[in-house]
Order: sequence, then C-alpha cells, then structure tokens
Amino acid sequence: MRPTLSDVAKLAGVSVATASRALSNPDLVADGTRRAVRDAANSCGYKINLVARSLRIQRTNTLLLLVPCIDNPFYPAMVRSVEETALAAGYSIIVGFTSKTERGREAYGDLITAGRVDGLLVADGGTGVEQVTGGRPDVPVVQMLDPIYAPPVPIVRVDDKMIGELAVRHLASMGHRRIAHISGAPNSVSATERHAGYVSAMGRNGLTLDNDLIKNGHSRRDAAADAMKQLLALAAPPTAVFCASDSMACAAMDVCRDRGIHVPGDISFVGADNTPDGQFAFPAVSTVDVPRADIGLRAAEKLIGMIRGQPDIAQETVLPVELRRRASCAPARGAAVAAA
Amino acid sequence: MRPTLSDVAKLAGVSVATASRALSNPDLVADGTRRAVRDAANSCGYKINLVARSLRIQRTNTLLLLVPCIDNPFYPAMVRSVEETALAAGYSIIVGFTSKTERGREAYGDLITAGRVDGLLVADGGTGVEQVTGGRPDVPVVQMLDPIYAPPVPIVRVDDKMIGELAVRHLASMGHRRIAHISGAPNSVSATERHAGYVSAMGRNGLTLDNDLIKNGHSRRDAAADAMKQLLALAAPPTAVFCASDSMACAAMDVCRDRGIHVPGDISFVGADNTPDGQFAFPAVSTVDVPRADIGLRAAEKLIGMIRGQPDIAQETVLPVELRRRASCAPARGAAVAAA
DNA sequence: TTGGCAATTTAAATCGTTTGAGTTGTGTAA
DNA sequence: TTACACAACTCAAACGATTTAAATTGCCAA
Repeated sequence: MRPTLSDVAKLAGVSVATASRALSNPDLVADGTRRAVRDAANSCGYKINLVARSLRIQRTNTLLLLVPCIDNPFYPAMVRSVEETALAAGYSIIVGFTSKTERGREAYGDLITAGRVDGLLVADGGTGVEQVTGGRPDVPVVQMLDPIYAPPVPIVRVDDKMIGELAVRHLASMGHRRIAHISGAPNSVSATERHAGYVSAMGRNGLTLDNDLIKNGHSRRDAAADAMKQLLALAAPPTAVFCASDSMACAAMDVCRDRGIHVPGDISFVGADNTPDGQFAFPAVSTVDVPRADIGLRAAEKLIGMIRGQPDIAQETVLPVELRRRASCAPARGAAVAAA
Repeated sequence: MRPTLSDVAKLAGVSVATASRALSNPDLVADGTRRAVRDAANSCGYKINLVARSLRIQRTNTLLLLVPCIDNPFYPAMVRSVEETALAAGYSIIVGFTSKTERGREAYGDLITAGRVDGLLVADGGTGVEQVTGGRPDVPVVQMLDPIYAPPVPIVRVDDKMIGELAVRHLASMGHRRIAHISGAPNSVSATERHAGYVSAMGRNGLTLDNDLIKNGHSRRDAAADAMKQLLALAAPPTAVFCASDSMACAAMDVCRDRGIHVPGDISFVGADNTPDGQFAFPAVSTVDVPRADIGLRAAEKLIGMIRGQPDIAQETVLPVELRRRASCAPARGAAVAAA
C-alpha cells in the first residue's frame, strides 16, 4: 500500500492539514514541523496523489493538444514546442490526432467536458469549436494557425497572405513572369490566404494573372504531382512555381526530375512552411518559413495564461514569416534580374 | 456551476448511488429508473467528472508515452499508432519527449509516482527503468525497440540483427563484394545489433570483413555524411553501403550526388527503418522496413493488457522485418548477378 | 396476516488531498 | 489580572464519484 498524507502525518506526529501545508505551502508551518514532515515523507517514500489533489483544487495541470496528424512533417516541431513549454510550466499534455481517426475531434470531447484537462490547444483549423468543447464555453481554448470562426477564440497564427506575397515577390525579382501556383486544401483558411497573397503580389508586380497557371494541389503530394503535370502540359508552361507547401513543392520537383526538366535551371520553385522534407530535398527548396516552434510556444503560453486568469491575453498573435533562399530558384532565362 | 451526480439524482428523484449505477452499470437498475436518470442527466447537461472517478476507482485510463523526440522521422508513425490503439481502448496518451529537454525522463517521473498514469510506454531505449518509475516497481511498463536492462521489462521489438543480414544479403545477391557499413549511435542496442547482423552476413556470404569499410554515423545526418566522405576517400571505395538508418542513407547519398557519383549506377545503398525521408529521396532508398505502426499497436495492447491484469502477457514480442527494394540499388559493375 | 425471497434502492464509507474556521498556547499591552 | 494579538496547529468539511452492506419494496405462498 502506497503511503498517503495521513501516514506521513502520523509518522511526523502532526495532523494531515499540517502535513499538507508543510509540503505544499511551507511558509505556513514552523521550521521544526516542516523538517519533521519532510523527513517523515522521505522515510516512507511518500508521493503525492495528483488525482486527489486535482479533485480538490479543481485543476489537472493537463492540456489537450489536438493536431490533425503527426505524420505530416509540419506538425512535429509544433507539438514538441508545445510539450516543452507546457512541461516547463508544470503542465502535461495529452495529444489527440483528429484527421485519421474515425471519430475525429468528438473522440476527445469527453476529456474536456469531463474535467480531465484544464484547456485546449487546437491545431486543426476550420469549423467550430463547440464540437470539441461539448458546449462548455468556459473551457479555455487557443487556436493555432487556421481560425475557428464560431465562436472566435484566441489564436496564434502567421500572416498567410504574406507568404504568397513573399514567394511571388522573390520569383518576380529574379525575372520570372509566368509564375504558377499550386494551392493547398481548398477548405483551409491558410491555403486560401496564401492563394490570395499570390494573386495580390502578381498584380503588385505587374504580372498578368493566368488561371491556367493556378492548380489545386490539395496539400497532398499526389495531387500536387498531378497539378505539376498539368502545368507542364500547357502550351506556355510556367518558368516558376509557388507551391503552398514544401511537401507539394517536393512532389512537383520530382515530376520535373522524372521528365528531365532541370530545377532551378529550367524552372524555379518556392515552397512554404519550411518543413524538413523541403530542406533535405534536392535541390533544397526555397521556402517561406512558418515559425512552428514559436507558434507552439506562444500558443501554450497564451493558454496557460488564460487558465491562470491573466488579464491581458491578446486575442490574436500574428508571427512573422520569412523567405529562406535555397537552391530551387534561379533567375529566369534571359531576364534582367533586379537586385535579389 | 456544472451539475454533479447528486444534482442528477435529485432531479430524477433517486439516490446518488442509483444514479451512478444507472449511468455506468445499467443492468443493476430497473428500466424506468434508468430512463428517469438518463433523462435527468441529459436535461441538465450532466457530464461525469473523470477526476473524481479516477480517485475512487484508482485508475486514470491514461498512459505515459516517452519518446526521445518527435522531430526524428522514425517516431511519428509509432506515436500515432500508440495513440490510436489507446484511444480505441479508452485510454488517453500523455507524451513526453526525453532527448531534447534538459531534464530527460526525470521530468516525467512525477506523473507515474503520483498516480496520474496507469502505465508507461518507453521508446527511448537504453539504461534502467527505475529512473522513470521512481522506484515504484508496481507500475506496468512496456518497452519498445531497445531493451531496458535493469530490471528487464516486457518489450516489443524487431530483430535488428536480421536487418543487417537482410541488407547485406540483398547487396551481395547483386554481386557487391565491397560492402561498407555506416552504423548508428554506438550506445544503442539496436544499432549494435544491426552492426552484428552486417558482420555475420558478410561472413555468411563469403565476403571479407574490412574494418576500413565500417564507419560510425552516430545516427546523425552530419556524421553519416562525414563517414561517407571517408569511405569515398579510400583507395578502394565500396561499391555498396548499408546504412543503419534511412536518414543516414539519405545524407550519404547526398554526398555522392555532390561529387557526381551516381546512385545506384556507381554505388548502391540500403538503409533501414523505412522512414518517409528515404521514401521520398532520389533515388528512393531501398530499405529494411521496421513496422513502427505495428510496434506501437502491439506495445499499447500489451501495456493495456498488463494494466487489466490479463494473465498471458508475453515478455517479448519480436516483429518481422522486411526488405523493401527501391531505386537505390543496382547490380555491381560487371558482376554475375544471382537471382535477386 | 405473515414470512420469505428476490429485485431494487439507499445510506454511508471511501478514494487522498486542500482549506476555512476554530483551537491552543504564548507574549505583550492595558 | 484581563484582554488581545498572533503564530502554529487541528478539525472537519469539502471535491464528485463508486461500492459495500443494509434497508426497503413488491410479490407470492403458506
């Protein structure tokens, strides 16, 4: 039988109340008593029962992190960062993967409604939050990346439109004029924002928008490969492609390699996200970095702040994105290139 | 105030005991009573408090999963599979990453000793388990992959020695005689087993073992690249390389590409693990598959079985490994090739 | 009417903490 | 001496469920 606080108290010759305070609120007891209790606890190998504690104080020091899936190279860095931040603040995280499992988010609703977690971190964007909080509006929630619309919740995200703009600007600055776009999952807000950024930057750089140059890659490798094949089949193929993710850029580049089209000699690519697959591809994919570790950190901090009742929680945190030049881009053939 | 069981009981006009049974042990109450309690629960939006329940029944239905890090492409599939299996059995997973965080496993010891989790799944092999159970030997633990030595715990693993043997046999069957090995982290049991498999298969295939052909890649890309450079600098470089992981194979292949050495025309590679980075590399890396999803599944099942007191828990489960031929291998130049 | 029996239901203890209110004892001021 | 403040500690009531043992009910046969 594992020792309880009352065993410790008995051993130290004090009441359980005093034992409790000696261990978790040391200032409230006299020096000698504190020492006696601590010695007693050590000598019998006492460990606190966190479940009992949670029941009493009505907090679990546990967060639920919902991520579509961990196989996607986008998420590991974010998950790790959330976990680290939470750990440092004394919180554990329960992970849930919502895309591959049959039941999706609903499978985890219980944990929230049943009071097993203090708060919720959602990385799978889109629809509503009530399906996950089970209609308990008092559970703190922080969203990462794609906004939840109804009701709105605090969010940590990046400027996705800027991603499209930076990518296009970079390619345009190298003299490319026929710049294609392979877009992400159409139901994702970030994908449509990246698309919007592409559109606006094309205009701003005086390039004509050609709908034939815009293909849907659905954020999947296979769909991106198909899209690339369609682009290459055009009468006037693009000289550069902005892909809404590095993974799609890798897939598109593979298509080019299979056909003997040289990257970046014949065609340039810019991806997005800065995931490891793009980093280790050949050639390494130029990309617009999405600071996933930082997103995780900020989101975890924000959520913990909310749980602890801090007053000045920003409703929205937007982190900067940044172009990373790598080997997949080269000046357009015969173009006069502006200063990169 | 969220409703408790006693609210429900009051609403239904029964005692809490009956309410409890009506909801969680329906056979023990009369039909009408059961209906009345359920209606009452629904009408006031009652949700069980799992913390209270856990305290009473002395189980949390939560497992702790310790993984070195999630950034490594080896682990996501395993984590996902563990999570899925656990979810299906009604368990939640708390994840802990032990390699990058300062405190390592100790940081999570509390969760176990404090009774917040029912069992422990360890994927970071090596030393002892007591540092993680905090000397509570009664906590169920299952190890994945690398064995824990003191004290031994139930394990789900693969035949790592066979990995080395399959890789070498494959290369030998294609006529390669100078087969190099880039090995994994020297303190890892699986790495030394793969090495041992390489050694034994070299002998079995009548190939001479040349220590110059064995380099330590430390399971890191940079070290593997260094190792590859050393191999290429040899007076008689290898015609094939067995790398203890696909990641290292990718890094080694990158070195070859940088030097204009063609894979597989000039040199063949076999990796191990079957991680996505090898799958998407160019050329795709031939590998020996480690069924990570299956490992996660079996380990989770085993742990849950132990928790539930099933009698016939196997101390050791060894899952089969399998060669996956892809594009990184070709017959040795001018060799008479046996049937592959 | 009564006793016996099975089917339900209930009261109360329990899980192991935390914490507000009350008690004790000591020293100081009136 | 009385009164009061104060520190240190104890008592006992939570927290919200489960479960054992006991009590109630309904029903039927004697």
